[in-house]
Amino acid sequence: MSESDQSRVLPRNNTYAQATESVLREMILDGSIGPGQRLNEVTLASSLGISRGPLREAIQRLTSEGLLTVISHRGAFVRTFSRDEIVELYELRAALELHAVRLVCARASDAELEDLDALLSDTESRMRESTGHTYPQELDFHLRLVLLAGNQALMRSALEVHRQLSLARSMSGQRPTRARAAVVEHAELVAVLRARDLERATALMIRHLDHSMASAIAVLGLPGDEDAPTTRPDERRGVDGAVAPD
Amino acid sequence: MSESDQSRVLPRNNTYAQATESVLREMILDGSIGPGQRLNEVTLASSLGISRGPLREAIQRLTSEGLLTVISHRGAFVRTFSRDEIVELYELRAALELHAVRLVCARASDAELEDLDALLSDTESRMRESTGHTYPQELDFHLRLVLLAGNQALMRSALEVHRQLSLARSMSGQRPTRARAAVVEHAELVAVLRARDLERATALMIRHLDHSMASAIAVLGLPGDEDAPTTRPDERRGVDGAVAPD
DNA sequence: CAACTGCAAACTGTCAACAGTTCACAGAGA
DNA sequence: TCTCTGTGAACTGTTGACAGTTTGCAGTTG
Repeated sequence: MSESDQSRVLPRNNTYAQATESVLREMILDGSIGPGQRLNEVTLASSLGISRGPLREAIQRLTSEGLLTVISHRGAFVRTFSRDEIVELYELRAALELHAVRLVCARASDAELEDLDALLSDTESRMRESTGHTYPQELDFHLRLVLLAGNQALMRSALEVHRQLSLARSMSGQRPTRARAAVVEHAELVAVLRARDLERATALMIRHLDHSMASAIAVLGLPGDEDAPTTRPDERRGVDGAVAPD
Repeated sequence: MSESDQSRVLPRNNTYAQATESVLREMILDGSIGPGQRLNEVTLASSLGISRGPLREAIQRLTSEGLLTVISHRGAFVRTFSRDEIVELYELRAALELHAVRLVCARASDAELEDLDALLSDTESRMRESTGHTYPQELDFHLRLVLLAGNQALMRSALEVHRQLSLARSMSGQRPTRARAAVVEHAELVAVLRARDLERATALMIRHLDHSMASAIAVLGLPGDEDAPTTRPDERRGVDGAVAPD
C-alpha cells in the first residue's frame, strides 16, 4: 500500500446522508431556506437527487445541532429564535469564549497570537477598501480564538453556538452594521492577550460580547420579553449575569 | 376540547425514532452496550421490535451527541475516550459550570440555594446509611446547579458533556471512590454561593473539578499521553489552564 | 510456512412502496 | 353568515427489499 493512499486510513466520508447534512446546513445558513420555513421531504429529496432516507438522517443531525425543529407528523422547520433564546445563546457563547480566553492566555504561543493579530489587520484593511460585502465565510475571529485554545470539544461547542447565532441573525434581512467597531474591539483584545493580561482580556471580551448581543437584538428588533416588555426597562443583564453599569 | 387534554397543545412525542433514541441512550449509559462495542443494525432493530429506518435516525442523533462514532460502511460504535479527550471534556465542563456559578451567584434566589443545600444534606445522610449503591440516576448536583442558572442552552450543553463523561467513566469497571469527598466539596460550594461570594465559589469549583478530573483519569488508568508519558511528569494543567500549585 | 488472491457471508447504504396522520376545504346545519 | 363536520389530498413515519462494501476464510502460490 502506497504512502499517499490515505483513503484507507482516515474515515471515508462519502455517503449521501453525510453529504446531505453539509449541503442542507449551508442552505440553512446562507438563507436558501429561511427561518421558519418547512422542509418538504419529497420535494427536497428529489431536488437533491436522493431518496427520503438519507435526507431524514441529515435532518436528525441538524435538529441535534439546533438548526432545525421537528414536530411529529408535521415536518422539520428551520429554527427561529426568540429574544430570550438569543440572550441564552450569547450567555453560552460567553461561557465558552471566556474560558477560551483563559486557555489561550495560558497556552497560546506568541507566534500564534501574532498570526491572529496579522489576520486581524488583514481583515481591517480589506474592509477599508471593499464596500461592505460581508467578508467571505472565512473562519470568524472568535472561532480562530477558540481554535487557539487547543480543545476540540470546546471548539465543537463554540462552532455550534456560532452557527445558531448566525441563523438567528439571518432572521433579520439587515446586514451587520457593527462590523467596524467589532474589528477594533478584536484588535484591543488581541493586544492585551499578547501582553498575557488575563484580567483585562476577560473584561474586554465581556464588553465585546455585550455589545454584540445588544446589536444582534436591536437589529432583530422585536419579539421582546414576553411577560414584562416595559415594566422594568432598565434592568438589562449582560452575558456574565451582572447588571451593566452603562 | 377539555382543559386536561394536553396532547394537542404540546408536541406529541410518539415516534419510534424518538423513543429509540432515549432507549438507546439509556442502554449506552447504563453499560448495556459498552464502550467500543458495535451496534448491529438488523439485530438491534429486531430486538427493539422496529425496522432499521428509525434506528438509523436515532443513531444519527446519538452520534451528534458524542455517544456514538459511526464509520462509513462499517457501522456505529459506542464511543471510547482517550485521556486527552477526557481532559478536553473536563475543560469544557469547567467553562460551562464556572459560568453557571457566575449566573447562579447573580440570579438564584436564596430559597433556591437553600433547596440545593437541603438536597445535598439529604444525599449526604442517605450516603451514610446505604452501603454505596450508587444513588439512582437522580439529577446530579452539578446539573442542578446549572439548572439554577436559568439558561436552557447552557443546560443542554452541560447535560451533553455530563453524558459523555458518564460514558467515559464507564470505560473502567470500577465504582467512583471519591463520592464522599465530592459531597463535602459540594457543600462548601453551596455555602459560599449562599454568601454570594463569587470569587471563592469560582475557586472552589475549579479545585473541585480538578479533583474530579484527576480521579476520573486515575481510575481509568492508562491511555496516557501518547507522546510524552514520562518526560515531563510534573506539568499537569488544571481545567482552567493554570498549572496546579500543589 | 508465510503471504497473497478470490470468494462468500454479513452488514451497511439506499430506495420505493405502504400505513397513518395532518390540514385545508367543501358542504350541512343553525 | 358563522360554525361544525366530514372527506380527501398531501405529507410524514415506517417497512421490507435491493445494491454496494467490508471482512473473514479457504485455497493457492511462492
